[in-house]
Amino acid sequence: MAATTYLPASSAVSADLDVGMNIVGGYHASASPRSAADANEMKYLLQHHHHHNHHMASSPSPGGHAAVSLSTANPWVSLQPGADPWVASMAGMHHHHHHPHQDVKPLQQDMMHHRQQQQQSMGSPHWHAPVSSAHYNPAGAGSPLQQYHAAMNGMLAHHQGAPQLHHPLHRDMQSPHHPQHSDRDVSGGEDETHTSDDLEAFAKQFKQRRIKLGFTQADVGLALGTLYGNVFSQTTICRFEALQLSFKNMCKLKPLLQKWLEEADSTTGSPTSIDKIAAQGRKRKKRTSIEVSGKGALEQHFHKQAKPSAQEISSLADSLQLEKEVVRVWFCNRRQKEKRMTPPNTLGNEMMEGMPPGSHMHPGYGHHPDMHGSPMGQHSHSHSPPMLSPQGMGHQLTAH
DNA sequence: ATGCATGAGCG
DNA sequence: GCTCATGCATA
Repeated sequence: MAATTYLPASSAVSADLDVGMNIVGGYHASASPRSAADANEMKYLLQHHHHHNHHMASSPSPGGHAAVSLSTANPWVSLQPGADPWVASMAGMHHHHHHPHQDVKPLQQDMMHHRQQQQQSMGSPHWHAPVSSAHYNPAGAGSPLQQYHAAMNGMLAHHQGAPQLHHPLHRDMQSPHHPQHSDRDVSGGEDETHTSDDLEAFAKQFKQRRIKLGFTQADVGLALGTLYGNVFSQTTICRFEALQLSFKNMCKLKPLLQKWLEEADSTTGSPTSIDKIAAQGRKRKKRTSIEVSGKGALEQHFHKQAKPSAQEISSLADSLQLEKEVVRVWFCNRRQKEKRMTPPNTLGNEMMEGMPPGSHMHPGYGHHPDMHGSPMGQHSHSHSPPMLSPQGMGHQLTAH
């Protein structure tokens, strides 16, 4: 049965342990998937004063020596469980009231106010509220950076007010067919006007160097937050490297990652102390595991109707014994995937094995499922994202 | 690495 | 309600 269960935050611990022990192929970052995750907790649970634009000249260092010079007073250590706005929110089930707040930067410390209520279109969710969650640091595995700071966690660089998001996106040319770039090398590309080609190359190099330096995707995500104020999760870094983000999104992230990369490989001395404090306990609806049969049915319907009406969703959900929301979300995610689908598999998508520069192959899926007068919100361009996916990660261990 | 989920912003 | 950016939890 497609069980929609709810998990206590504490169960995450066991999951972590589980994950942190196996997985040996291609991705050695399995030891610290929590670092980023935990760090993110703060955005929901705490707040702190402003600090002027002052960025620590700290840089990550795998085998780094101690050069700790970050603030030691963090408000999080004194945070007590139970003070979670979410918990309070659902315990009392008070009605919400928040004004539409224009905020394009989800992360960072702008959580001066918590407007967390999951009651929007859901009928009546009721995942419980765990109020305790003791995280411990299984240091001794993972990136060198993680080990190093495991013992002295609890220091976060206080940065704030840094205007870090400058992505005007003043170009709408990303035709993979003719990247009319005069002369720019992908290594030192500081230009903000890149093509999918640039992004692809950058992502590739980024990944290689990142690994070479001994950092995990999670490390990078944290470092970005510590250095520039934008915290990202392992997931995002992963998707960036795999070119699984929208063109626009890639463009936005590239500068940050590029800066980190420069810092990271040029500075081999001062470590960036990034670590997290134990999460206080989050309660998110547990990932619903849709069984294969269910997925099959959904896939089938998706091909017939990618955008089913509420009514269709209802009946579909009913026949599959799934919540309506689950089905709705499934379709949303499916559509998103379809859009950025960078051929995850090695299907009949042959790469250019020796293509002369200038030649390009376009995504094998040169079709846009929904291109009917829909309000294409933020897309500057009017066609599918030219994201490619050579994914030739043939230098590291082959993962499953 | 990826599946399901949350939330902002937009009609 | 949808899209889009993003991430927790999980395989």
